[in-house]
Amino acid sequence: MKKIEMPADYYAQTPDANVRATEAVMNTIKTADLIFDRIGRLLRPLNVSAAGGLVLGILRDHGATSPSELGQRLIVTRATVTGLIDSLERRGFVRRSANPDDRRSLMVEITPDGLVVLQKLRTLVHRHEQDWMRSFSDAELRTYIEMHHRIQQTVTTLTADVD
Amino acid sequence: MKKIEMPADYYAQTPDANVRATEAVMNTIKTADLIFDRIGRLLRPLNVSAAGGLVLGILRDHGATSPSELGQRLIVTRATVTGLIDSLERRGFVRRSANPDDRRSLMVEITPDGLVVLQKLRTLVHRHEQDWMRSFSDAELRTYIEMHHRIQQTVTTLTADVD
DNA sequence: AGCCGGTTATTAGGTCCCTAACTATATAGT
DNA sequence: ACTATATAGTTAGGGACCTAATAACCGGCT
Repeated sequence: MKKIEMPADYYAQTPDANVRATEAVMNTIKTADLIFDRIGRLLRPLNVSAAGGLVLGILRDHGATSPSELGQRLIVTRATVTGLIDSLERRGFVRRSANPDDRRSLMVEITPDGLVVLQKLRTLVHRHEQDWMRSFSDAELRTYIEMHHRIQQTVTTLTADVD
Repeated sequence: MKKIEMPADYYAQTPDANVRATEAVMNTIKTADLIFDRIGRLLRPLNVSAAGGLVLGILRDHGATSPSELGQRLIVTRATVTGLIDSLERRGFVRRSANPDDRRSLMVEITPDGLVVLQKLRTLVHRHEQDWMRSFSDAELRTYIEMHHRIQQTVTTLTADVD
């Protein structure tokens, strides 16, 4: 694995950079990329995308949900949710139905087929997650997770306006 | 980069999961996604995508580079690199030229216009990186970076076959 | 009752990324 | 030298994501 490194003259070009902050950010993105890629490969045989799997999980864990709420939970736009639901509905994993209380809105439900695929998907992914993190002690995992919470908190607080 | 969020009761029906490994993985992706989104917003006024900015950075720091090598550094396929280079070339930020040693291969170079935009881009992004990581001490940053190196190492070793 | 700002879902058009298949070139084995 | 295999880049087609615009609907205010 090629680690991300700063070139020797980095400071010359960007004297205001904090090299370690930059490396932290770059490595976060690189690690996430790597893992996301592996999850995608695991899920392809199940005929479901990573995003689709998350939708199924939300529907199973929280029951019928509107596209708007799905968007908020996934942190994607409603337009993206429309596409995801289209795709899952085509495969028969979810179902749209009207919301009698608000005619602008829909409710999306998971189907029996969706439940089957979700169960397979979670079993598969969880097994690999444990492998990927196996060099971490439980205490390190806790620290690592807490650090991410701290970054997420900082980033969202700093840019509360854009959300 | 896709958008992912961890539902609060994700494990309600998957008791076999190692909750902490799962949370570590999901939070890595969520943090990266959050940061990637913010970088994208910063860069839009400069008429460059986040991926395009990474390409420009590699070209400046390592000199002329083949599309294949760019793909390895960015962890994307050669086909994706073709599209990125097309897009950057249209804007005049990079240039393709032949490789005399291997006629299958190309070299991609950054142009003076590309250097200008890269300079602006890095100044902008580095300022924000420091803000995003400001709750971390220098020692914590070092730990955080080392942890990412360890995960990258584990994941690539476990799946050396797929690369 | 009627208007109007806010919300719901969708569509259109664009970017980034993927896989699979293709062409051209390089290299290794016989 | 010849053939088989591998590699470089591109193309074609598809998925997930975005923004902006649209149509339908909700609720509050006059």
